[in-house]
Amino acid sequence: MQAAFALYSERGFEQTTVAEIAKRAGLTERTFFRHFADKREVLFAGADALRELLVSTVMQAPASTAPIDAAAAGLEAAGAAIQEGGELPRQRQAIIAASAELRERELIKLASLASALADALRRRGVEEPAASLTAEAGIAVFRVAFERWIDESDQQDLPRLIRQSLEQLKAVVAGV
Amino acid sequence: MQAAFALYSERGFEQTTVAEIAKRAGLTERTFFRHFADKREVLFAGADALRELLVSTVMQAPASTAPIDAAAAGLEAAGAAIQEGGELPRQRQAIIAASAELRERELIKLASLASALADALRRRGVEEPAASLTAEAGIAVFRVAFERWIDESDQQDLPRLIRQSLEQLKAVVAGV
DNA sequence: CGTGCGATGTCAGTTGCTGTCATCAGCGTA
DNA sequence: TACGCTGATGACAGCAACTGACATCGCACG
Repeated sequence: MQAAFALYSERGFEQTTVAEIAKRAGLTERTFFRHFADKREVLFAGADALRELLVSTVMQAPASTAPIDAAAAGLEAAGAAIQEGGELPRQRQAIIAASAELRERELIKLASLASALADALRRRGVEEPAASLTAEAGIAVFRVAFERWIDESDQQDLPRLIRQSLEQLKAVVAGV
Repeated sequence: MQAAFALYSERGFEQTTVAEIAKRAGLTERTFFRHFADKREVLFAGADALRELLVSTVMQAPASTAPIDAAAAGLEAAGAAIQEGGELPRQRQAIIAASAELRERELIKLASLASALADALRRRGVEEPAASLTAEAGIAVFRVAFERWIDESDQQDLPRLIRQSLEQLKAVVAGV
């Protein structure tokens, strides 16, 4: 992982071969593919943990909490966790932004997050299509907030940006 | 395109090689790659036209129309166009649903649609982050509606499903 | 001191994709 | 009619991502 991150940063994702990563890590190419399904997956190793955090936070919200607010609570928890990573998430995002292939992979990870979120909401008793719509809207909020967080030079608080984005979504959807 | 559709349907996307497609079409593999950037792109050839329709419909909405309703108008137009395709969109979607690689590609096409939509809204004078949020929410509505349209055995009207999904999003975001 | 077992190395092979050069058909022009 | 241009295609070599199969090795456990 360290070797891959370093090389992707130095010369870009498409320009680095798996052979180079393996060599830098002192391993074989074959061994790389035993740990990561493909060349991109290295950058998304922590995605599962994030999804579990999201889901468990949603499930722990009081039963009286509205679906959209339960979703928001989960997303804020995920945002807080990301923020713990220091400069690494920003470096990671810079690598991803530079490659169309990696952006594709990121989108499917976000979609998987959305479906896990919809699932959690359904287990809270939310019906379809409300569960899916809430989940998709939640991920949209997260995405916009995250992008702002990345772009902000001043170190804004990510959970706070998520809350702000949700408020703006409420206004915008209401037809303002 | 016809050869690719047929083979993807018959034996699945991953199981068909470009050489087979080329042979079926009476062409060379090299020629295939001159027309399509990669093996997946065959299935997304019409995406540009759809985006143009979306954007132009959004831009043509009266200036007094709220951003979310302008977006909805564009999405309904796109939905109507898709519906014109008869059984082809359903066949296409069956192929895509069966392959993780293709789902990735579909997501990035939807993301590109979202960014084009946000762009159109900004040109209508909508500020950030409202434009991005409206666009993302609009695409979420579209996605949920489209999925329902695919699943429905009774031939539901896609633009109508989009309108319904938007109404449900409004309710859900308001905290119901 | 064996004996499994999980992680790694080795090697050969397939497939997606690209660069390069040759060929060929149509089409306008001297 | 002959010439030259252009755009589409074929032919071929090559790289890199991945995969399957088998061998090896270190290490815990009995």
